[in-house]
Amino acid sequence: MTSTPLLEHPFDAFNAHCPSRRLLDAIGDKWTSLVVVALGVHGSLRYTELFKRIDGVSQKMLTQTLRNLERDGLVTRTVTPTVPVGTDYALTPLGDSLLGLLRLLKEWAEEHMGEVDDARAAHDARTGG
Amino acid sequence: MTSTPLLEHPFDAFNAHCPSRRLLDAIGDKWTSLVVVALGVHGSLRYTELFKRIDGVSQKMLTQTLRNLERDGLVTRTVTPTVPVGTDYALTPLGDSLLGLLRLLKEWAEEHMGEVDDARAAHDARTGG
DNA sequence: CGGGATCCCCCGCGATACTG
DNA sequence: CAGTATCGCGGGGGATCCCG
Repeated sequence: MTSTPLLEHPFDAFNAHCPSRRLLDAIGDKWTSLVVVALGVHGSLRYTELFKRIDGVSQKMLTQTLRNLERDGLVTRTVTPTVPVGTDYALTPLGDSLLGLLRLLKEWAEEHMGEVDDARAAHDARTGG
Repeated sequence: MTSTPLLEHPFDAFNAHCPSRRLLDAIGDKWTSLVVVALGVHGSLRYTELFKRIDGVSQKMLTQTLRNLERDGLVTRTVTPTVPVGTDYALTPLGDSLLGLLRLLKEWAEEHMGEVDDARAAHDARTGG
């Protein structure tokens, strides 16, 4: 009772075996952020629409990413039993709570790309030249 | 001039060949966020200190992560030529501009771990049981 | 259309040993 | 102390085929 503040949650991603480490990994996954941001922009998307928008993803990885997101409660999967089948994906409130962060992350990467390129050029000039 | 807003930067991570895609990948890297957040918390850290704080990382991956961050201009590497050698790592202003986001991401993972666990349990009960 | 199943290759990554 | 070099494997992930 000497040093346990009540408001502190018990998770710490610095600890290898903390579940939040796995969650952090999942978020950082190559395709996760793009899928979430895409769904955030368009509200709800068909499988094929996602596939077209996220350039370079394979069907396997898109499906796998969506399954993980669904399992973690970040996206919903709604199947419309028409012929042929239609499937819509959308963010849950939980997924929506993450959207802002991932969108900022994507925007940060795009905004600071120039500075990073400069740093790389300077570093490569120092090292390789 | 019909559809080229001046304020829009030319990068788009949805495009597979856009450099910002690679940057986004780098940020999402398994160890990057933890390294940046650790440096943000402590200001400046020795290699060994980082190694101890980031549980589960191997020497190889820590070094590799630090080299990439240095190359991208996000961290500085300062060698003190004592015997034995001492090396300090710290965030650059650019790295510092990313720190807030990554810290929020880590905190999001820790705060919402419970909800994600619930979603997983519910999903697994539906699927597996 | 929206996937699941399978095959297979590549390389990310850990473990270990060595160096300035 | 702060790395580099090398080896070896496990699985991530693409390609392909098939199915409801």
